[in-house]
Amino acid sequence: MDGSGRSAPKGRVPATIYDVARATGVSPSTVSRALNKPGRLSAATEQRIREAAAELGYRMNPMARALPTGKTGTLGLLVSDLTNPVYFDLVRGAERIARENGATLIFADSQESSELERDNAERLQVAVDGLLLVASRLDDAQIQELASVKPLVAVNRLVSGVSGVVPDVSPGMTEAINLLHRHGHRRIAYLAGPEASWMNGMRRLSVFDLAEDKGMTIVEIQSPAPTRDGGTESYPLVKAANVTAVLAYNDLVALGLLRACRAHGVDVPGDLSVVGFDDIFGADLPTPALTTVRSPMSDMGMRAVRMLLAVIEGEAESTQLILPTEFVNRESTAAPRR
Amino acid sequence: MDGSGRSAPKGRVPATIYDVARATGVSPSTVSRALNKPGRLSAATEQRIREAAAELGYRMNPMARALPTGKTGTLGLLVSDLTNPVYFDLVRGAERIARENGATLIFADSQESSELERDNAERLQVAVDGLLLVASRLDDAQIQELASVKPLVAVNRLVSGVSGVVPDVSPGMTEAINLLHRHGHRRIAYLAGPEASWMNGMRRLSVFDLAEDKGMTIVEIQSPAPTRDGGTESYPLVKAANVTAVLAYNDLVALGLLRACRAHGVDVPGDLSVVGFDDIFGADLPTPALTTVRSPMSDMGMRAVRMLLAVIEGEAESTQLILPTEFVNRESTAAPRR
DNA sequence: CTGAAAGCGCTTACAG
DNA sequence: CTGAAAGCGCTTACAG
Repeated sequence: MDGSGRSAPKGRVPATIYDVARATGVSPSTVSRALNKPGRLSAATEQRIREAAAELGYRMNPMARALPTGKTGTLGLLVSDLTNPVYFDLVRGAERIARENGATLIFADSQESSELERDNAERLQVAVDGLLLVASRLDDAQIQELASVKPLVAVNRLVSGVSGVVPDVSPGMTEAINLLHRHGHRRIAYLAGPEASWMNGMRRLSVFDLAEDKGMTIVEIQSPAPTRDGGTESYPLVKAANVTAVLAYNDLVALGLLRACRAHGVDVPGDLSVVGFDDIFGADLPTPALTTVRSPMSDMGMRAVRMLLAVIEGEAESTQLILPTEFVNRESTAAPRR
Repeated sequence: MDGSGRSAPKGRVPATIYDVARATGVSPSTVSRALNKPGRLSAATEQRIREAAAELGYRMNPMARALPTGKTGTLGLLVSDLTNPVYFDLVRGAERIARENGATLIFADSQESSELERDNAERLQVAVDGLLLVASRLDDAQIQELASVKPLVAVNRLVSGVSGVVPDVSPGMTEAINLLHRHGHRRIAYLAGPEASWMNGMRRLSVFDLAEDKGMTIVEIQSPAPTRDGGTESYPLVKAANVTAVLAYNDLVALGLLRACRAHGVDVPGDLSVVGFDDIFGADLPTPALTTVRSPMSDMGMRAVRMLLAVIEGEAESTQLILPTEFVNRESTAAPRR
C-alpha cells in the first residue's frame, strides 16, 4: 500500500497502535509506552516504533485515550459575549498557553444569558479537563457547584473557594478619578453595565468610593446594554444628568456615547469628559481617542490557563490572582469648559 | 473544608449508563437507546429511564460515545489570526449554527504561520468530525490532502474539489473603484496583504482588473504585515507612490495608514482617499470613518458550518458558495483636492 | 420491545 | 524491558 495516493474520497482508515504494533512486531502496550513514556523501554525498540508510527501516519486518538485516563487534554473557555473585543486578547493569551502545554481549547459563547451559560458549562464539563469561566453571569453558588465537579477558574470574577483571576480596578480608576478631579470635575456619572456582572459591581463600587473620597457628586445611570448601541441610547439620560464627566462600564458603552455626543454636537472633552474601561481594540480610533482604564486581558488569559492547568494537576487548591489595571490617558478627558 | 457541599474537593464520580440501568432495572443497552433513539422502546420505560438519568445527574460521556461511533460531535475551526477583528462575526455565526446543531466548536489560531496551521489541523483532525479552515495559508495540495481524510470546508479560500465559502469581491470593489473614478482619481495604489493569502490574491486581481478597465494607473505596495502597524509602516511607500487614493488589503491596514496620515498631517480624504476591506469592528470609529467593502462574515460562518455538517452527513460532495460583498461608503473617500 | 455480547483505541497494573 | 489482560463508557448488530 502506498502512502498518499489512492485513498477513498473521505475517510482513509487511520492507523492505530495495533497497526504499528504489527508493523514493528511488538505488542500494542509497548507501542503505547514507546509513544507516551519515553525512556521506559530500550532506546532501540522505541526508535523502531517511532519510525513505524511516523511511516504509517499514526495519530493518537484522543477520545480513545480519554476513556481509560479520564483526561481529555482539553480546556473549556466560556465567555459571556464573544462579540466584545475585550475578550480577544484574553482568548489569544489563553490559546497560546494552552497550546504550549499541549492542551486544546474549546470555547463557547453564552450571549449574556445565564441559562445558556449553565447549559454550556454542563455540556462542556464532561468533555474537558477543566473550565475557564470568563465574566460569568452565574451566581456564586452555581459557580461553586460547577467548581466542585471539575477544575474551574473564573476570570473577571471572584468567588469564595474558587480559583480566579481578576483585575484590580483600583490603580487605574484612582488615576482616572484623580485626573477628573484635578481638571475640576465635581459632578460625574457612572454609566453602569449589566447587574449580573461582577465586574460592573467592582467598577461601580470603585468609582463611587473614589469619587466620594474626593467630595465629588456622583450619579448612576443604567446603560440598557453593555454595547455601543447601549452607550448611544444612554445619551439622553447622560444629558439630563447634567454632569461634566462620565465613567462608563466599558469601552463599548463609552464609544457608543462618544458617537451620540458627536451626533448631538456635544464636544468631548470640552462639554463632557468620557472615560471608558478595558482599552479594547479601537479605543484609540475615534477623535477624540478614548481615555480608558486597561485590564491586562492577555496576561489574565495566560495566567488563568496556567492556574487551571495547575489545579488539574492537583497542585493548587484555590488561588485568587489580582492583576493591576492601568490608566490610559488619551483625548476624551479635559477640564470642563464652562 | 468549606461549606458548599459534601463532595470531594474535585471529582464527584459522574454517573454512567450502568448506574441508571441499575437504578431502573434495565440493561445498559436499553438506557443507551432510551436516551439516544427516542421512540424505539416503550414510552413507559423510556420515561422511567429519563427520570432516573435526570435524578442521578447523568451526562453522556462524549469521549466514550466517540469511540464506537467515530463521531465526536465536534467541529474544528482554524483561523490564521484570532486577533483580527474580522473573524469575530464569523466565529460568532459559526458558533451559533454549531450550537443549534448540537455540535461543539474547537478552535485554534495559527498566527499567520502555515507550519502552525498544518500542525493544528493534523492535531485537531483526529478529535473532530470536520474542519473549518479560515483564510488558510496552506497550499492547495495540503488542503486537498486534509480534505481527503476528513470533511473540511474552506472559508475565504477556493480550492478545487474542496467545499468552500468565499466572498465575491466584485460587487463591493466595483462600486469602490467606480466611486474613486467618478471622484476623478486616476492614479491609485493597492496596499497588498500576505502573499500566502488567497483573499489577497482575489482582492488584488479585482482591483487591478477594475482599475485598468477604467483606464486608471495602479501601483502595488506591499504592506509588511496585514495589521494596523503594517499599515502605519507602509506610509512612506504610499507617500512616495504619489497616488491620490489607496485601496488596502484589509481594514486593519487601512486603519494603520489612516493613523499615519493623521500623524503626518496628510488630510484624508482631501489629500488621499483610503478604502479598506472587511468592515471590521471599529472601521466607523475614526474621523474620517473608513470607507470599506464588507464581506458577509457572520453569514459566511453560518453557511460554512452548515456545509460542513452536510458533508459530514455525506450529503454534499463538494460545494462552493460565493456570497456578495457590499460597498460601505463612509468618509475616507472624496475627490482629490489638487 | 429488550438483553447479552462484542468492539471502538487506548492505558496500566500485574506478571514475567 | 515487554506482553497479556482487563477496563474506560458507550453503541449496535444479533438474537430473542
